[in-house]
Formats: sequence, structure tokens, C-alpha cells
Amino acid sequence: MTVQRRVIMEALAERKDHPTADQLFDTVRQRLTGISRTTVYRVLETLVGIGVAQKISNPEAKARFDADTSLHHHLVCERCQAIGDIHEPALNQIRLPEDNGTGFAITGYSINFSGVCPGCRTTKH
Amino acid sequence: MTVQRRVIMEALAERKDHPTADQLFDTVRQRLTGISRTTVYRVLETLVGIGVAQKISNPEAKARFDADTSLHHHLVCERCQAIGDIHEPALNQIRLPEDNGTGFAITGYSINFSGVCPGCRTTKH
DNA sequence: TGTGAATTCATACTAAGTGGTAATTTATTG
DNA sequence: CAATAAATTACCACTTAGTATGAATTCACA
Repeated sequence: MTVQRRVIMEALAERKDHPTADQLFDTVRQRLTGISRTTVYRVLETLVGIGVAQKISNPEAKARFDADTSLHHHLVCERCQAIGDIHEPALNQIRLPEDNGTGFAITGYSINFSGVCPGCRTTKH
Repeated sequence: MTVQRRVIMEALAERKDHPTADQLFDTVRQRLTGISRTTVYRVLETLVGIGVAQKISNPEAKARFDADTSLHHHLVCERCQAIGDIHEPALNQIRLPEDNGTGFAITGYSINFSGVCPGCRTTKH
């Protein structure tokens, strides 16, 4: 466990907006001058690999990360692409399709709700 | 409606693997020599805008497109990132969380199942 | 505190996507 | 069917996101 990993993990854990690797890099470099961009990318992959963070599925062309690895779901804003969390126990009861005819061995799932975030709702058009 | 749009739409509609913009560009350029990469990107955004195609949420850092805009869900392979469709009526009955405490105006949803695809299941490791 | 292994830094690179402008092409209208 | 205005496309350069490689540093443990 290195200083870099701790700082990156902390930076990810303290925010709820599912940042991209470059966003985290901008945050982390202010706390740890000289940290390299490559390190942030690599450490994030490591964190995902050991199961303390996850990549969020999203329609944008960039990876987004989340320090919350519990079963929960996401709200994606159609306008500004912001991503919010939704913890709703009722959504965690979905029966995994066993015989789905696709041959996939399903291990988990996550629901992406699309909609319009509070900020974009109040902004005209 | 231009030739380019028709060819791109056809190329997207005839495949089920949710291709990226560059994958479509490679296909389309063989049918329409001289078509520009930018055009493929722009037309795909247009097709999404008019509602005849959609962007698929996925954990990779690239946009994936789908000509099927009906309510259905996706299977994402953890190993090779392949994306398959799953049409399961039971999954289309989810009640949209009304009072979700987030202020989001929810308009739709899609479930991403994670797992291992048939190809990767039979390949060791 | 020394040593080997793992991690990080620096740099350069590839891949994915965007922006601006001139040139085409389309659709429309007479 | 030809003229023309509007929309679309091509070309080029550029930004952003992510990856590869090897040298240098740091960590963990004896």
C-alpha cells in the first residue's frame, strides 16, 4: 500500500459524482504534487481488480469510477450526463434470468435509469 | 436523407454486436469509398437524436450503438467486454422509483447484466 | 538498514471523439 | 428541368482518454 494508492482511494471515496480518471487526477495532483497521470489510471484499475472500487457503465466515451461496490443503481442525466446513485432495496430483488438462451453465465447486474437531473430540469431547454 | 445516412443506418441495423463508431466506419468505408470518419460520428449522433438508434451504456471507454430502440437489456462479458441482448418481458415491468429523493425525473431504464459470455466460458482462464 | 520486488514517474504513443470551414449534395421552388 | 438556399459531408487539425515501456524510486520484510 503506497501513499499514491491511499490518496487516490480517498479522493474517490469522498465524492459521489462517479468521476473519470482524469477528474481524479486533477484532484489528486493537488494533494500529491508530482503524481503521474499514468499512476492514477493504473491504480484505479488495481482498485477495481481487488474489488474496492468499480467501473460504472455509462453511455459516454470515458470510464467512470465508484468507491461504492455494494449493489445499487444509477441515474444518468440525458442532458449533462451527470450520474447519481439510487439505493432502492426493491430493485435488488430481480431474479437473474437463468435460461436466457444466450449462454451467458450471469453474475450480477445494475440498472441505469435515464432522466433529467435537478440542475437540468430548472435550466430552460 | 443522404446516401451516407442510409448506409450507416443499414450497417448498424444488420449487426447485433453493438459496434463502436470506428467499427462502423470500417464497415461503411468498404461500401462507400471516401466516406469520412467524422461523418460516421456525426451521423450516429443524429440517428440517436432522432430516436432510431441509441447509445449503449457500457464500462469501456467508447460509445457503442444499437439500432434496436425497444425496451430491452444487455449482457456484458466481464472478460472480453462483448455485449449481447436480452429480451425478457419480466424485466420490463420494473416500477420507476417515483420518490427517489434525488430530484431526477426518470424517463426510462435499462439493465446491464454482467457475466461471462459463451466464448470466454470455454476458454481457459 | 539492506535487498528484492513492486510501484511509480516520465515520455511517447495509440485510440476515441470534436471543431471549423470549404465544397458537395439535397430538397425545393418556379 | 434548372436555379438556388439549406443542409450535409469531407478534409484537416486538434483535444481528450487511455496504454506501453523502461528507468528510477519506494515499499515491505528480514
